[in-house]
Amino acid sequence: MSAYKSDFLNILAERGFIHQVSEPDALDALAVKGPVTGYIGFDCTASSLHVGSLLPIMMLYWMQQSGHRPIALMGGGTTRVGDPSGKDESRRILTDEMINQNLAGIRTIFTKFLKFGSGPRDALMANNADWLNTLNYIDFLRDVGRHFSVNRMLSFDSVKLRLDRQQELSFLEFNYMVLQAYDFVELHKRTGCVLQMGGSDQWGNIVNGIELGRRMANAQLFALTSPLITTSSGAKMGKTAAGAIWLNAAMVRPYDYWQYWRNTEDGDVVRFLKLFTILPLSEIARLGALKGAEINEAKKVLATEATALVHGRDAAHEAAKTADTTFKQGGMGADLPTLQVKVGDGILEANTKLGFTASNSQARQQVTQGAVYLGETKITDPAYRLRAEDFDKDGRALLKFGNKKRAILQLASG
RNA sequence: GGGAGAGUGUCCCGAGCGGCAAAGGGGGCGGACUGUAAAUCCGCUGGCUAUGCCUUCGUAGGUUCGAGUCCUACCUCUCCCA
Repeated sequence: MSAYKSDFLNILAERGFIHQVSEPDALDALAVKGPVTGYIGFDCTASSLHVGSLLPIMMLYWMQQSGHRPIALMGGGTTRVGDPSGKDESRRILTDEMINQNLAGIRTIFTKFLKFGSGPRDALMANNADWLNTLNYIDFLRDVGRHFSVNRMLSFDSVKLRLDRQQELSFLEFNYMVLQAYDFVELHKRTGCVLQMGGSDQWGNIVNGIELGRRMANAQLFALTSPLITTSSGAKMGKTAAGAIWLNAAMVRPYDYWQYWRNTEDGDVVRFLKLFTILPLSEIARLGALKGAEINEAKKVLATEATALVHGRDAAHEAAKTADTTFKQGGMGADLPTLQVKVGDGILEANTKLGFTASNSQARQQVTQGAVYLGETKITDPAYRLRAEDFDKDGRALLKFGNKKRAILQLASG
C-alpha cells in the first residue's frame, strides 16, 4: 500500500487525504530529496474556519511534520472576486472591511496547527491581496491573460456547470481561476513553492496554475487534492441544525465541539480518526476493531483528540469530563451552558432562552411531546413554572432537552 | 426592442377551481427502539399574553364580503424572436 518513498505522501495516503495527485512519482522523488514548499489557499468569507476547512489544515500540518514547508495563503485578494466552483449562484460581494476582519479571525487558527517562523521548515503565512490588489489590468492581461484559452476555460466543470444550467456567471467570477493560477506562480517566484493542495473541487483551478507556471516560469509544479468528505449518511461535514461547526471557541464552545465529534456515525469513526486526529495509525487500528457499543470509546477518543487540536488539551479534557458527569452520572458538568432563572419562570421561556427551541410555541410543542426533563422529572405541562423545590442546595437544577441537550438552571441569588 | 413563462411557508424542493396558516417531499427537532450511532416507525415543523388574536405566497396598488389565486404597474429570473 505504501507506494511512495517519501514520508509526506505516505502519511497523506495512509490517512486518506489523497484524491488526486499530478505526477505523483516526480513529486515523491522531490519530497525525498529535500524540503518541499506547498500551499493551500483559504477564503475569507467568514470570520472563522469551520470543520470543513479542517482537512486542508491537517494536510499542512502533516506536511510540516514530515519535514516540509507549508504555506497558509489567505485569500484576501481572491475573496474580493469570489470562487464560482461548486456554487449554484454568485456569491455575494463582501466589503473589504469584512474581508480583512475575517482574515484576522482565520489567521489565529493556523497558529494552533503550524509552527511559523523564518527557518527552512517553518510555516509561512501569505495573503494574496499583497500582489493581487496592485495588479495593473493591461499588464496583467498581457503577461498572464494571454496564456489562457477561453475555449478551454469554458470546458472546466466549474464554468460548464453554470452555463449548462443557464445560471449567470459574471465576468468577475470567471476571472477567479485566472487569479488563483497566478497565485500559484507568484508563490513559486517568491518562495519556491511547487505544490498546491486543496479539495477535489479545486483540481481544475490548481491545474491551471501548473500550466501557467510552465508557460511563465518554465517551472514544474504539482497538484494534490483531497476527497470531498461526507458522513456515511451522505451529509456534508460541519453543518448541523444549529449552524456550522466553527473552529473559533467564541463561536462554538469547546464542549459543543467535543459533542459534534462524539456524535459521529459508526461508519465514520476510523476515517475521521485518521483525518482529524494525529493519533498513530496503530492506535487507530486498535480503536477501529471495537465492536458494537464499544465504538463509543473510540468516539470519545476521537472527540477528545480532535478538540485538543483546536482548543487545547485542557479544554478537551474539561469537555470530556462534563460529558461524562452529565450523561453517565446524570450530574451537572462544569462546561454546560447555564441560565439564570427565578422561581416562577416558565419552562417554555427557559428552553427558548437556552436556544433549545426557536420560540415559545416550539417549546410548547416539544414539552407536550415529552422532550423536557427537569432533573429526573418529565415536564409535560407547558404552563409549568419553576418552583423552589426544583433546585438543589446550591440553587441549581439540570434541564434536559431531548437526548443530548443539557443545561444548568441557576437560581438567581437573593 | 418584441413575444411566452416563472417567482409560494425566511433551510430547500414543490402542489395550490376566489373561502388558505396553504397539499406533498427532503432536511431539521422531538418520541419509541438503542450505544449520546445507523436503519426503522410515530409526532411536530409561522408567531403570541392562545379554545382566540396577529403576520405570511417577488414589490406596490386595485376589484371583491373575502385574494396565494382575478386586474394594473414595477422588480428579478428563464425561454423564444430581433
